[in-house]
Amino acid sequence: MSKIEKNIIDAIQKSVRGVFPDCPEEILASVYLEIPKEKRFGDFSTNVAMRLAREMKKPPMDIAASVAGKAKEALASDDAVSDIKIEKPGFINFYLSNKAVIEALSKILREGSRFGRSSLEKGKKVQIEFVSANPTGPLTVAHGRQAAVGDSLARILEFCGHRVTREYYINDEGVQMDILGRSVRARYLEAMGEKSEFPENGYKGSYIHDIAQAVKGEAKQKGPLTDEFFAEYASKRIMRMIKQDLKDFGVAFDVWYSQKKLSGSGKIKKALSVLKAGGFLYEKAGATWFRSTEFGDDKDRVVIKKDGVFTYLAPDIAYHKEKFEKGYERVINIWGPDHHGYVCRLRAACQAFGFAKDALSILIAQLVTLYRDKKPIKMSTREGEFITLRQVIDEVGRDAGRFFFMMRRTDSHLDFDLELAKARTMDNPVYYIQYAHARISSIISFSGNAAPALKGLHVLDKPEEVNIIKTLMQYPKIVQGSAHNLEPYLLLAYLQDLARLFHSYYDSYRVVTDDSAVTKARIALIKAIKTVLSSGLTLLGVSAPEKM
RNA sequence: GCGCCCAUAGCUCAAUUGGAUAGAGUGCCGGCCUACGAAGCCGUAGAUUCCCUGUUCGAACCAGGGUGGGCGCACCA
Repeated sequence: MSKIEKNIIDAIQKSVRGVFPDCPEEILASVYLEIPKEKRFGDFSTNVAMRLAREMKKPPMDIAASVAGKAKEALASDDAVSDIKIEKPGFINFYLSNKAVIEALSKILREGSRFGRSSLEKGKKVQIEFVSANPTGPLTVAHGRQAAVGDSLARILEFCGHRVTREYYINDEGVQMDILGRSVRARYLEAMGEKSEFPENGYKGSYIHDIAQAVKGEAKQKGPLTDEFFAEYASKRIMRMIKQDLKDFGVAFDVWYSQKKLSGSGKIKKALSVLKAGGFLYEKAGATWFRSTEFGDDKDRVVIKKDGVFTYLAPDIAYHKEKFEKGYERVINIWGPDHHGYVCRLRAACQAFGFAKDALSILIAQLVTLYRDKKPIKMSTREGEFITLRQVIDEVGRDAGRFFFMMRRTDSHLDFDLELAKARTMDNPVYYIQYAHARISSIISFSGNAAPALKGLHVLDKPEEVNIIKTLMQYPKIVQGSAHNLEPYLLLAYLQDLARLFHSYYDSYRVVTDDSAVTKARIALIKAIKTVLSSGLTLLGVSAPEKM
């Protein structure tokens, strides 16, 4: 919250207390400002009057009038606020003075790329786990979306002053690894001209052939060619490929966590024994169950099967217990839609351990449907028919790829039009924003790299100019909102708006003019726009080019 | 059958989490390059917010009931 907003809220609270000494504390404490959709309603608005109406048994407009009157007195000495008005149902609207706007612009210019960053004092230790694809095949577009969202959220949270660890959980043991080993072995035998039977539920993708060929190519094979050997060989090779794909997508992880190591450490048993001690486990029909219904789950869940083997849930319980024990104050998981039903039971486990309920956030990155020629592309992972993240990166590039994956709310379905993403035309929103950035660079160099004015900014008095600066002023709030809601698309939409304002302004006014005072001030203005565009694009992992 | 999610302009989505006249993009139609990048700008048209009922100063948003769609309901991972 900016200093201006703080002063306004203080003034409102003081005024309300002055008019209604017996005003309930909750209403006072929850006073907040919103930014009106329409300019004529001012720059900040409060709805206290309406909320007080019932409590005080008075018409909202009357309350607004008296509170606004007091607030005017309270803010009389504050030259940031030029006017206070009341409006229809009972809104109290505050108008920023030109002085405040100009000061805000010079602040942005002074802070440069630091503008919008939050103070480090309230930073939390955050872990964000995402992608975590099984090492049984290449990353798909679904993983691409998780990668884009996860990495951008990490960047945004860091920008807001948190200490963020990016983690990838490698599911390198269990049934799917056996199948992987058997699949590769079968392809290998085929390649050697020997008879083989491909497993019924095996991985059918062409990459399995490639791996088999690679084994064949490496003459110096050591050890017996068992399923285990093939599984190990293949998963290592696939992990290398996954890491390369992520790197090319601009995503870097701090921790690669192996489930195999977790299993070997005995932590799973330990975690279960803690649950048992808490009375959350019981035996039934030869299996061990976790009493997840106690925390709102539909039914209890098996953690140890009749045959003594852990279910998938067991290591995950231990894994999450460890996350919190490592001191993370906030744990964020990004999962695919197929894990949707799994959220409840994992939350239950975390609660059973006594971890704070809201410390764990699980985001479901919904399905991505790729479109080509306006038609959806059908995909089947099992049949090995799918478009990989690699193909998307190669086809549309990293910038468009990341951008498109974040265009919608994370938990809503996403249509990804491949042709549009790679189109270098005006309907492509990525280029629209990048173009604004490049265009500004071009103007600045056209001006002979004129130094931006730090004084004399008051000549920026056109409504469009004032509007742009006010939009720039919102940037810190937008980033914080994006972090708070864990939604990169909020930032993305904001950048689109800002780019639109710039393009429109560019068309109506010349930046470089004969009047050097005006030129300098306008250069300052577009430089500030450039700063924010570049900052925002960086948070999204999209480049901000000087030229295109 | 039980549980979760969704329904807003022709299409894809917003709407500051209960706020003011429901907004963008795209598509359609029309206009703007002999001054800073036309990858751009401006304009017209397009909505019973799926349907009832309720809650209150105020509902696209909350509650109840319908209708239509998606997903989950494993001692698989």
